[in-house]
Amino acid sequence: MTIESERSAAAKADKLGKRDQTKAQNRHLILEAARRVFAELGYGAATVRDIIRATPLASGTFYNYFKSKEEVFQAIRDESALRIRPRLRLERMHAETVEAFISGTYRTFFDYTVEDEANYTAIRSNETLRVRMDTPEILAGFEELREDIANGIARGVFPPVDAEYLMAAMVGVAFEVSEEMLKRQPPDPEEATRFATALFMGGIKALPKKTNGGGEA
Amino acid sequence: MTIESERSAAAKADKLGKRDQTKAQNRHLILEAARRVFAELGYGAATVRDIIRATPLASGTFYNYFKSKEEVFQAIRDESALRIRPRLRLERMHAETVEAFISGTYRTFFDYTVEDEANYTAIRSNETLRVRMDTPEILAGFEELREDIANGIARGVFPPVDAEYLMAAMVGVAFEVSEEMLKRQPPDPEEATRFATALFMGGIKALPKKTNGGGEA
Amino acid sequence: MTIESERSAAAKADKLGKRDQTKAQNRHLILEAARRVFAELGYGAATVRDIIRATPLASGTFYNYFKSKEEVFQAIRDESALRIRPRLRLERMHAETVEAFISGTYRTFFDYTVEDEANYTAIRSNETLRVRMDTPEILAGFEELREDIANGIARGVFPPVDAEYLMAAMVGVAFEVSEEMLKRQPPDPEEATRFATALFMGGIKALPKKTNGGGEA
Amino acid sequence: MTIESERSAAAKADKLGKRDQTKAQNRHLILEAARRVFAELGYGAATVRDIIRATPLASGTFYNYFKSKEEVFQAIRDESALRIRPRLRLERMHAETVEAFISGTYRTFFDYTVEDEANYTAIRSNETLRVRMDTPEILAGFEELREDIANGIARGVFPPVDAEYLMAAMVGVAFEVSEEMLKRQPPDPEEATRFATALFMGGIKALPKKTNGGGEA
DNA sequence: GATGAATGAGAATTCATTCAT
DNA sequence: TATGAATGAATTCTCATTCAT
Repeated sequence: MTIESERSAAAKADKLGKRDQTKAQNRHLILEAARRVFAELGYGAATVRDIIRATPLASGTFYNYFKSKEEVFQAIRDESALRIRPRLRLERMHAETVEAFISGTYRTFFDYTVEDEANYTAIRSNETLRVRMDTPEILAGFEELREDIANGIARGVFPPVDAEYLMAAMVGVAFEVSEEMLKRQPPDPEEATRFATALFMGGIKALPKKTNGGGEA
Repeated sequence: MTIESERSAAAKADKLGKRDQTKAQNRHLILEAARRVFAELGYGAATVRDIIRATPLASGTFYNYFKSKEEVFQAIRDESALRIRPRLRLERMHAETVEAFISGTYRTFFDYTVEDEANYTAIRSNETLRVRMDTPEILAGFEELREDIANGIARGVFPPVDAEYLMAAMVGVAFEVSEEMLKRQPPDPEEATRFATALFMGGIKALPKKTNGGGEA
Repeated sequence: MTIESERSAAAKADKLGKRDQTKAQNRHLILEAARRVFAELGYGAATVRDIIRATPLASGTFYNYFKSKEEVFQAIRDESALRIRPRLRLERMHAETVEAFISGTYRTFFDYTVEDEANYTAIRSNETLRVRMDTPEILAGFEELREDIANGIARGVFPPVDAEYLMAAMVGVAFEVSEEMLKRQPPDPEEATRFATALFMGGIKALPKKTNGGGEA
Repeated sequence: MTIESERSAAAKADKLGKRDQTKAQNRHLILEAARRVFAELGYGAATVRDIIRATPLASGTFYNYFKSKEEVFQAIRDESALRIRPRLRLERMHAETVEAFISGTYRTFFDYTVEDEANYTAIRSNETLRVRMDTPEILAGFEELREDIANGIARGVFPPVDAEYLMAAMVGVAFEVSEEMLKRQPPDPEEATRFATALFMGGIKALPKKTNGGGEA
């Protein structure tokens, strides 16, 4: 038995061989760094170098884990199913009423932005330019919100409104109101939720109905 | 009078000499190219080189007009904001009812984004990541909306709601719904206006009231 | 008679036609700017652009007067025969004794550096790097000093020492002592002159003599 | 022991692994190239590109070693100053007489500049303009000379002259005479030393004396 | 696998110079 | 003759990626 195969055997003997442990850890390091970098610079402007620099690892190591910036981005997107989005989804899946659906969504979102203020306020006031960048997680979250609304309509919880427009409206309100909320000290997610929920609860009733084929009721 | 002096006289008579004409044209060329490039690659990924390449001009010429990518971007946004802000204000100034205020605002905005689609698509980059950047001009537009709402409240046209949050909500809905609208072919600003107006008309009634000191009525 | 020739005639009629006056003035503007720029950045690092920028003139105008940076440099060199150097030369030409020669040279030089401190202390402490650059005038001045020393030796005012080395030594002392002098507040050119003169008066006597053919006495 | 582990062991045993060797070599290549380029074009006119081109390396490699032209320059000068300063100090420490102090200093300096001609010619650029730049290392060398002179005065070896001015004068003579010396083929450091020593030996005697409070004796 | 130096393509910016006005 | 915008070559520097160790 060669040293090489001995080592392998030893590795396999461990619950999680030291090698695999390091591997998992390095992968994690890179993903975390990428998240920070994307949030700060935006996906387009971020470079692999930036990600590596935000890591204790050497440049070559990056390529043992990912082929490119694009690939890390995908990985974040995939992994992010484990972060804020499930909270939101869970909330909505259990919602029996429209109000629960909406207030649950907003409460979770506003709480999240308060917790995560530093990261979320990805509004780098580059002197005069206010910049907002949507991170991979958030983009994925939008799509899920649309699906959930469509689903709610199908389940009869929601009236048959224009799901895309409603999603867009909810997203827009989420972003802008959360930013406004963060300007108030201390930020009050409950108040913001009350506002957004009331707006939509009142609004949805008034919204033009959409029968499946398209005409309005 | 010699030919020489005739020419000089003629030149002075023109609103714009040939030189100024070329200047204006080149500036325009660059702005147009930048719009296209930002739309295609997204702001972050776009490079000054990309913009120049989308132009018949030489590389150095870019720098006779703008100092950086950021500066072109601001110029694009400001140009756009400068065109729409007066229209929006006018519309709102003449609004006698909440409904006129809201539907006027949205109709004007959605019509404008259809007209000016290139600009509003530019904000949304490649599929992977959305970026929105607000220049001082755009922020000023937000502020105007807030003022107009506050004014409406003072005049008793609007119920006494949270003007900042309402402004934020209207802005968020405007941006997000207009983007959704532009995805539909052909874009239908009337439909979008109906949607947004109904949402707010219904919503505002349900909004928590704000008496001056703060408690809700 | 065309307008063109009329104009020429008019120009000639003036003592110094307006045209020529402007020409002379512009030339002067450029030369002055170049002097400042060379002193600040050094000849090598200076660019034509830098010179133009230090001028109220347009870039194209530069080329009506000079073909290149090199040509301005030559012009400065030529013109600079009119500045500090003649003072030094005059001083030395009239020197009847070695002492008069030396103290006159130093006094004039130290006075000049005090007067012209801002410009002369072309020691831009770029953070850590002390930089000294010799302007065209100064380089020309060195050569004249060497000539004057050689001349003094020929006239028997100076003992037959190594003129190149003596020139070098005088130049080195001039630069370094003047810099030291400027560090003292207030700078005392008289004290510095006393020091340098004493050093050379004592030193020259002790210097190895050089007979014409080369051997030492 | 496998081949792999043998190699590792061997690598660690070496003073310098192959990598460090290449690194040292590349650094050297760049420094040498820079010396040549500065000598040919002068510091101001030289570009980083010029330095890279004078090297077999790729452009990016330069920046692995130095941040800028200035940094290479400092490295060159510091390297040089670092080598000569201890020699000069040693020489002066052992000097029992003024003459030994002065001639030792100059002999050491002139010998060194002949050895290290490349460096000392590098300071003097193209025919048109001279530049001298003193790095902190070089300035430290000046300061050491000042200290040694002050010390000599305290020990009574030197008469009580103005130590700063004397230091400045010695430095100026060293640089200028050494340059003159290098122009002569072959350079004769002995002759240059004889000249400089005689100058100062004669000169110091004649120098104004400085009693502690300031008046001359 | 991890490392980090080398590579050269490419980005941002400046330059000297020309030339229409 | 003065002007100043246009030009594209040249410069500085960064980047993604490779590969010997």
